[in-house]
Amino acid sequence: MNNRLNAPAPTVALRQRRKEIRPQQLLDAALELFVEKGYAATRSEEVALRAGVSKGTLYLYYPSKEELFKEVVRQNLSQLISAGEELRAGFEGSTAELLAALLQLWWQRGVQSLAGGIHKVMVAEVRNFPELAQFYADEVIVPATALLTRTLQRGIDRGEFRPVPVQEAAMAVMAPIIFCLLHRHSFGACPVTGHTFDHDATVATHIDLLLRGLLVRKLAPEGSA
Amino acid sequence: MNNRLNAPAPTVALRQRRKEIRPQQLLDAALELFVEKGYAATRSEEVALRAGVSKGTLYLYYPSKEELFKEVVRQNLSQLISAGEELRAGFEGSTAELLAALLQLWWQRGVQSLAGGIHKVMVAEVRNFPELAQFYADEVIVPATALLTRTLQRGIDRGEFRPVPVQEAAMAVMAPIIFCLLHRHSFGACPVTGHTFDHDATVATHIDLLLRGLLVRKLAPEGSA
Amino acid sequence: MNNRLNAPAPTVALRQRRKEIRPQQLLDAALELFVEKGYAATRSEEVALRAGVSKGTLYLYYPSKEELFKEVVRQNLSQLISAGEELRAGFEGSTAELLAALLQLWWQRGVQSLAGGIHKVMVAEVRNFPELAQFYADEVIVPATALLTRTLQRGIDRGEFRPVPVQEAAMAVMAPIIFCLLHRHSFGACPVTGHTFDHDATVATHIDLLLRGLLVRKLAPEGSA
Amino acid sequence: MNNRLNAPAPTVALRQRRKEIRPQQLLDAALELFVEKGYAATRSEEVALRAGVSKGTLYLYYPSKEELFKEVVRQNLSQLISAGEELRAGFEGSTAELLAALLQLWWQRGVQSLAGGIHKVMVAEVRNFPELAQFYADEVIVPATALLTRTLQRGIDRGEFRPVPVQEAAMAVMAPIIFCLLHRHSFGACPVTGHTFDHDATVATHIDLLLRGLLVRKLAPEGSA
DNA sequence: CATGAATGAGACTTCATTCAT
DNA sequence: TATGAATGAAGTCTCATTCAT
Repeated sequence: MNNRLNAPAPTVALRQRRKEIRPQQLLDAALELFVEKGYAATRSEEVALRAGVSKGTLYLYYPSKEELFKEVVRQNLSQLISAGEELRAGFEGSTAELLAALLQLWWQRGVQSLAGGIHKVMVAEVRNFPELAQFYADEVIVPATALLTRTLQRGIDRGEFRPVPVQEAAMAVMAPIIFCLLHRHSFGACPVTGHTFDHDATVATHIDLLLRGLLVRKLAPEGSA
Repeated sequence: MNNRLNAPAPTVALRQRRKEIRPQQLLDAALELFVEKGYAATRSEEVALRAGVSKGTLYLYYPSKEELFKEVVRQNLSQLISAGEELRAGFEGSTAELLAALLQLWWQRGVQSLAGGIHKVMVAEVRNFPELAQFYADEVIVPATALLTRTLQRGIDRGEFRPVPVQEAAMAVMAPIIFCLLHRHSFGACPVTGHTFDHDATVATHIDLLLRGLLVRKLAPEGSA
Repeated sequence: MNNRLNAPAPTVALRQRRKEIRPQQLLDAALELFVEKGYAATRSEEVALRAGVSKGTLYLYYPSKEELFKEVVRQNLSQLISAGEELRAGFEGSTAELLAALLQLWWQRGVQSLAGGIHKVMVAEVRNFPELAQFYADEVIVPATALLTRTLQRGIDRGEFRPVPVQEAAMAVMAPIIFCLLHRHSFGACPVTGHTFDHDATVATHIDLLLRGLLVRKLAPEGSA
Repeated sequence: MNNRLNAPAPTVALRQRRKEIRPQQLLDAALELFVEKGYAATRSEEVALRAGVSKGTLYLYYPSKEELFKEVVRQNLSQLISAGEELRAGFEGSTAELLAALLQLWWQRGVQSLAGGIHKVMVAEVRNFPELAQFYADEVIVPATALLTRTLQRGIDRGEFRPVPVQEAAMAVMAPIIFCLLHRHSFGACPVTGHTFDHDATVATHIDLLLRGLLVRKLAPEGSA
């Protein structure tokens, strides 16, 4: 904050810089630990320690474990939903392409990063924390479902998709992604022999099967491309 | 709770009967609570109370919470896998029918009962309890996966199914069931507005879509039956 | 702790007896510590330890520090108020005698025991614990004030007392008792040189002075008795 | 909060002025908060905030919470005692008038301001802070008691007062004031229904009753003036 | 067999104080 | 001077497990 002495070099903002990056450090640590251990089993102090600060410092930035968790959700999932919505809003190609783009987005930024792991946590503990349940429903589930539903409806309206029930088909489309995501952050993360599978191949297979069932015209037979 | 007053005679028989039914009462209570609250969040005392016995009695039958949980898994899931395996071993119809029978079995006894809820618990907490992880892999995941894989391979071998990668397709086939099961025991059990969907319809839609993509010959168009 | 071996004698109710006296042991310890240190500064664990049990045991009997405190109030002060009210209801002598009996009761059972120390605690912390404030007002202050007010009114109605304002005179009558009580449990309990005074003499003096001012006829001059 | 931009000149004077008024701002804030919440429950940071400075600044002026408290006592109570002592030393009227003047002084500057609230704090927490106890005894209690005792003795020596025990009578004279003061800063400050009383009327009544009992000659009957 | 009182490690959160800027 | 980020001891309450009865 001052540069007396003979140090014109910028020690200037050491504290300042630290203060600015703290929240992100804490959120990163929290994301890791929540995904690894779940909400209840993650100790505040461990989050702090992994972020390189002490217990008390965590509470300087987030007033409670619950608020910390909510912020993790906002930063990781809410943004992902928004990105999907923007994609949809401005999309001009075929609906199959739009659907593929959405799934691609969520696959890469949701499943391949840690973000999706939050969903595992909610699945696990939603019944024990009603307030978090409501928060998550409002912030994530409702918008995501709406986005997918609207996309499928677009495909049907444009004659691209068979007139399937959109609500249920939306779930069917999400299912493989969420299934992989849950696996990746549960059994997939355990050193348990005998149950690993190729997530990419699984989702690819799954989506292929689904699109074959969804499209009005058959997909080109394999190998014909 | 007891009627020891002037009836010393039936005591022996009573005790015997009690001794035999106690474990089942405890397992039932444990299943309910584990599914409702998860493993760590379930209190031993509450299990005992719900079974109508005292805390100490629980420990007379099961030496720890972990062993109690394992027994719940054995009784509910291991048996379900065995039943599926027996079905497959003696099945003589088409593979699509076999697959449908298996999914039907798991749907009814796994998803519509509480048994499947155990899987939610494992997904949630497997990383915190490595010993349970190994146990569950050996007892449930490996056998179930093997069963499905063998079934799909049968379909391919007999020329009924397209030659899809069986490992991944097995996952795709499980996915909708597990997806519904996880939902039913998490968000589906919460009074959270805005996210309910028809599980039966979803799975039906999903399976229909998958089979359309899986079978060599197209399914009959809807309404033609 | 047990006398198995050759002791057919009634070990019968060792646990039972302990269970029955625990609440009183805990309340006694709590009263001591609350009076000594105040509400906020008293640690739950210390209460337990002073009662000869562990931290957890306290919570077996009282669900929170607040409920423990309330129970201490009920047992020590509410009962004291009731006793006063019963005294008044059935009293047949002069009002000066009734007043003296009431003050005597509260002096002995309130100030000379630890019970009155609770009032010090409330004076100190009432503003920090609004819920306790309301509880204490309902349970102690309102009934005690009502009792004194009714007593003074009786004296006035019967022509024994000058027609002073009863509300304020009630306070004046309480004042010396509460004053002593507060002193006894604050400075009086400190090894601070230079500020001790004879509580009995002070209250006697005070009451004498007040009665001289209150009665229609003068008290007999000192020494004339 | 500062206006350092292009006004370097007044900085020196400004700082000087700030430096001089800071302690008073801090003491004022501290008095308010100590009286409101008590010693232990008052957070250093809140004192600083209410004074409009940062936590660190508080520690620039007072090395600890304890020293801050002591300074509050000195500034508010020690001065009040001194004022009373000066009054007594130079007083020439009747002792009843002197006593009335002293009580008036303490009533106005002790009870009607926040200063007296400090006494509530001491009553509450003296046993937890032995060092503060000694400090307060030396600084406040001993001098105040001495002042009153000497005043009463003066009345007796001059034949104005009956020969009551001065030590105890001094307490009796203080009691109503302290009683009101404690009430004002405890229950009186709570939004608790059912226990409010007119402090001025109470003290007036009380003093009147006491003087009737104290004086050699009877006071004129009410209404005779 | 059955009970349930007792234990004590461990979790979240607060706050006086320090010190780099 | 002034700041406020950081610390860590301490306090309330929970719960798996034990063991005397």
